[in-house]
Amino acid sequence: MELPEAKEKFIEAWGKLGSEWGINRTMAQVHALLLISPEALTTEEIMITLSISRGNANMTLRELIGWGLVQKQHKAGERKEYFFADKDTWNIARQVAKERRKRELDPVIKILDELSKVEGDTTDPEFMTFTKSVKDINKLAKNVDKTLDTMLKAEENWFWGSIFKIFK
Amino acid sequence: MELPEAKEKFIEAWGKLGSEWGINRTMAQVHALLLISPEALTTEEIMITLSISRGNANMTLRELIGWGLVQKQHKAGERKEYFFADKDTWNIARQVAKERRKRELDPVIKILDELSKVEGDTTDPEFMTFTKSVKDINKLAKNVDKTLDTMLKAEENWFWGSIFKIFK
DNA sequence: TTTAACTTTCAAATATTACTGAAAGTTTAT
DNA sequence: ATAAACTTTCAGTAATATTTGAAAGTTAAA
Repeated sequence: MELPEAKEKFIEAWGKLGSEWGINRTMAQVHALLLISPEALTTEEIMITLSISRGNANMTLRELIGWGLVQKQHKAGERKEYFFADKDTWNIARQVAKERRKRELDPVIKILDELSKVEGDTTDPEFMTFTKSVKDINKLAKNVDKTLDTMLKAEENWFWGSIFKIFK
Repeated sequence: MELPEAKEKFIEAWGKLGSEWGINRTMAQVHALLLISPEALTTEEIMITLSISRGNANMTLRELIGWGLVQKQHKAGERKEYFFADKDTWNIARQVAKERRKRELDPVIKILDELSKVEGDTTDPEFMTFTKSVKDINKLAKNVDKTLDTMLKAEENWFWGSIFKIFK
């Protein structure tokens, strides 16, 4: 397999993986493209390479910046904005975990906390099954939350720090 | 908040979380409904409670069974099939991790392995950035894969076993 | 073997999500 | 102040994913 074909496959695979995990395909593809680019790219270059519109490229790049996965770069004497991706896989994983925790896990925990408070007839199986499940899931969610929090600060923690060195 | 309202909210929240993570909303909702049901339910009951069609209910239930999250139950002297969900959160998490690894992580690792083999000019920054990124991601993916594998067998392993007791 | 209860299938309809592109907005150089 | 270079917005369009429902298929009792 030659490099150009390999690049395409990589972008495609990353896009597919993203879409299976609730990240919009194009966003994942732009990210993939930047991951394998030695130089920062312009909106123009991204548009052309991926055959996407200006609007799409722009929105996607802004979102990637919002996720902390991509940064702008300004070249001296140029008006154009250049974009590049952090290439440290560990940082990428951390960023994604951080954002998704904030956007999705935290709101669910808030609801589960509410639902844990519901009171009812403790002899009613309907009620008992409900509270049991809600409380169990709440507990799991909170443990995941706490663990993520620790992981995200792993560098400061001897225990997780040493576990996650394995991943790097 | 009263129980019926709480149930609705739970089903809604679970459905939303599912869809944010690439699991079809209805599937997550049916799962939620079964999670909070003390008794196994029929297709009919599920259809009515969630206002979904027979076809949808049937497909969704089969998929949930495929994920190992739901099981059929046959009641003596009845033709109807009843469905119930495993309510152990740890099992649920394990099943989901297991399925997604098989369906999504494994195929990506296969592609990354292919792409790691691509050869090229080691003085070409395009090539070098490509292989570096692919190899880094491949390494991370494989570590995640290995860790999941170990986790899924956690019960047999003193180290992870003791870590994951915390989650229960 | 017939029938009725029940389950499964799948083409078409609907709903959801993503994308386009032209126009409006912004910034910087002259 | 003007113009050129560039970025952002968003209404309309397109693509994708999900759902419906009626027909076909299956099973078990009589």
